[in-house]
Amino acid sequence: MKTLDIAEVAQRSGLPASTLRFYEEKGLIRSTGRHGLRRLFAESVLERLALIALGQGAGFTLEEMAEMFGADGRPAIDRARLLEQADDLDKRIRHLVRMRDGLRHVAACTAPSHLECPTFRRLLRHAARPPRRRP
Amino acid sequence: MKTLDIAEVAQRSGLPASTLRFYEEKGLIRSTGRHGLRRLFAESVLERLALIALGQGAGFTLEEMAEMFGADGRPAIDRARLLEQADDLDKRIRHLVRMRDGLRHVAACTAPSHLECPTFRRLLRHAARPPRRRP
DNA sequence: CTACGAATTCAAGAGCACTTGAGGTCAAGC
DNA sequence: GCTTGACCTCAAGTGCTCTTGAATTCGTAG
Repeated sequence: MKTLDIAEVAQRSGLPASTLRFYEEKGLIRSTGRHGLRRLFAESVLERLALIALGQGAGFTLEEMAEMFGADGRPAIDRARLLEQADDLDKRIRHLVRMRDGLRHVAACTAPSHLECPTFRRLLRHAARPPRRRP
Repeated sequence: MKTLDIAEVAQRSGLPASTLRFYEEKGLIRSTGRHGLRRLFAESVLERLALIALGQGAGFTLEEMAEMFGADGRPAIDRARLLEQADDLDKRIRHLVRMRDGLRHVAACTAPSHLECPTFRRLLRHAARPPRRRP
């Protein structure tokens, strides 16, 4: 099986080598061996990295992801957890959509001050603070 | 004009007093005076706080917002900047939608391993890492 | 065989958004 | 008047995700 050195993984994933080392330390990825000092990675690490990016976007912390594809190897993802997270994403999406529309309106609005624009004021009432990163 | 003490602002905004003090220090809000030691706030601070929450959700940092409604008083929001940010939001929304759909699919998918599911693999290819919090 | 440059380790630092703790003060209620 | 408790200040700490720097090792080209 083809192995990649860290520079190649970095180049193909777009992540700096320091991040890759950091991820390995956190247990998010694994190198398959060494050539001298140098880490060797299986090509599949690229998929793993894509998965991590996906998870990050979905709001998982690195630690949570480390647990998910934890001790074993293949990601043992809890389906209920995924659905929960999908619902969460739905909320975030709706929130962002309101904000985007709000921003566009405000940019176009001719009211003397944003605070005097009724649309803007309505927007503000809906502007709940963004979901804190899991407290 | 009615003034609020920090506890009331905290209660009505849902933010802890420590955060309000922190925001004041950052120049995001202002107290109108003191009663002894205690800060007094105009009711309008609640609108400002909603605006801040909005901005956070839209991806502005606290510092950027402090600049926006900077020295002066009323928010001097740059309309071009808003549109730019709205476009950015659009991207983020599309990204999140893909991820949400992906999560739902994976949760329902019966492929032996997620990595063997073609839909999942397609998803991974689209899972760019989430836009870094303005570097 | 030597020199170069890329990779390694480990510790520390960075940026953001807050929170916490220690120690002090003051308005209000009794 | 005195206690109480909310509020104050200031410094430091937290959590997350990385990045940076110094000192070192090693494979490869020449």
